[in-house]
Amino acid sequence: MKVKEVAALSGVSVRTLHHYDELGLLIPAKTSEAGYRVYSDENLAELQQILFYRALGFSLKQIKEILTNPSFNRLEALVSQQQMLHQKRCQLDDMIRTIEQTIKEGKGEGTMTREERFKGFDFNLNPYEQEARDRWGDEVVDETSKKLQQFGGKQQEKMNMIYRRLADVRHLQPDSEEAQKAIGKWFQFLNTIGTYSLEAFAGLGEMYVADERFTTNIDQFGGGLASFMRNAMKEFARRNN
Amino acid sequence: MKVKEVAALSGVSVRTLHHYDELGLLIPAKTSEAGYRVYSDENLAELQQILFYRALGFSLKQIKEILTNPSFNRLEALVSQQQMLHQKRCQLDDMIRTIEQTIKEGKGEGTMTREERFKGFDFNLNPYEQEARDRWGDEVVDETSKKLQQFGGKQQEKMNMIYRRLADVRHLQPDSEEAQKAIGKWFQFLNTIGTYSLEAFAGLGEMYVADERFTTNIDQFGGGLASFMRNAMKEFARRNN
DNA sequence: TGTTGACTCTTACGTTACGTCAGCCTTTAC
DNA sequence: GTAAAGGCTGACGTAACGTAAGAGTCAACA
Repeated sequence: MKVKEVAALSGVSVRTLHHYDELGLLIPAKTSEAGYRVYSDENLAELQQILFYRALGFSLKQIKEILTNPSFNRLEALVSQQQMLHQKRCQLDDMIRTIEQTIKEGKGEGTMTREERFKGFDFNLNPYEQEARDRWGDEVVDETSKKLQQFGGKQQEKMNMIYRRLADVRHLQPDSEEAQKAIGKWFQFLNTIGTYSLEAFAGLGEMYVADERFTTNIDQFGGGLASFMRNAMKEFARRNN
Repeated sequence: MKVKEVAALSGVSVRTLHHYDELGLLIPAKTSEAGYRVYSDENLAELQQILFYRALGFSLKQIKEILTNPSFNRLEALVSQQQMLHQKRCQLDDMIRTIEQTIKEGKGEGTMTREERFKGFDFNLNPYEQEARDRWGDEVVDETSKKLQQFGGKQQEKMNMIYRRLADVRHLQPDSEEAQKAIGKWFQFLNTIGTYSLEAFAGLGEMYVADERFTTNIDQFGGGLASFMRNAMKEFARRNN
């Protein structure tokens, strides 16, 4: 199969296939005398995988790592892929609902308050209300939201400061004194706006790397921060238990 | 307020504020003697708006039009954006089913055909789809709603039975005999309450995923059913044409 | 009053995932 | 044999910023 055929079958452009070849992400099984790319059936399966992860928002670089990793288990991957798809779907549903709300309110021209407008979208104020709700119950989250709203900008600034400090030390070992001190501030901060057990704290850390939204949001302060925080939070929970 | 402060408050980076200034998307109310950007409270409100639309997936160019052009129809933009999101969700549903199928078939990777592999991954909008939506959308919806309201409990029950049967087979390929037989019943049923051309039938299928009222209603019988029906109806129309 | 450190500015190149020509070579069909 | 269709390699364009570099500004502290 040559480029055009693969393109038509998979729905991607010929340019995209060229691109993936350049990146070494999908190298055609053969090359004809004239230099034409010739794809095999196995290539097609690879492409399918690539498109899976692409649709989930992974970068091509990440996809390459995932797929070339020898410990990559296909069946296992499929199951986790499905979970991720469901998450994505929930996100989309949120967005759709918010637009619907906006359209409804839009007839009344700006009757939405600032908080309402950002419900489900402000990843900084209380980014993951829904997840938190699932994990720790409505009471805790409501408390948290309330308190965050009460203090507003000041809390936000404080939060950002802590993030920045963490970003500064993110290249140290997560169990170093420096790192543990910084992550301790985070624990303290969270407990000023709600009550977090060490267990919940560690669980939250897991989410920082499990949920793409957490990761990207946190990593804004520095690449790899989310992952670092997860490790540091786990260690913090272990130590202080 | 200067850049840093606004950045901390809103959660965006300083560079982003610079960028928005360059684009003319968010121009600070004042500029100090030294050339510092000074943002007003109103600027903050604007920024909120910008971030809101950004979170909905609009491009900065679109956002600028929406916010600066008073004659621009926001409602229209929101609706079309919502349709886009619905389509995305529909694709996700397809992918979820494809994965389910793949997992079920276990190691039997070879049992999937080439076309099956890529079901749900077609990111190219079929121009015919849009045409169908435009041509049949409103008309079909209005007609259907009217007639659905007219008939009573017995037909309602019959309808539900068909839905349940469809839900049972929704994990099969939409072009399988089983699925086509079930969707055929649906076509028959619809024609007991009105006259539907194959074209209108396919158009109605599009509405199942484009209009959330349809989607949520149908999906009550099983997640992803609306999306499945859309595909099956499309295939049915193709076959019997 | 000088100096330091935190902030700010502009300029400009880097990044991601391709789109879109341009110029030229192969293959296929009539 | 010739033209259409398809393929190849550059190479520049794009969106939405990230990331320095080099330099000016502001507030506070000595």
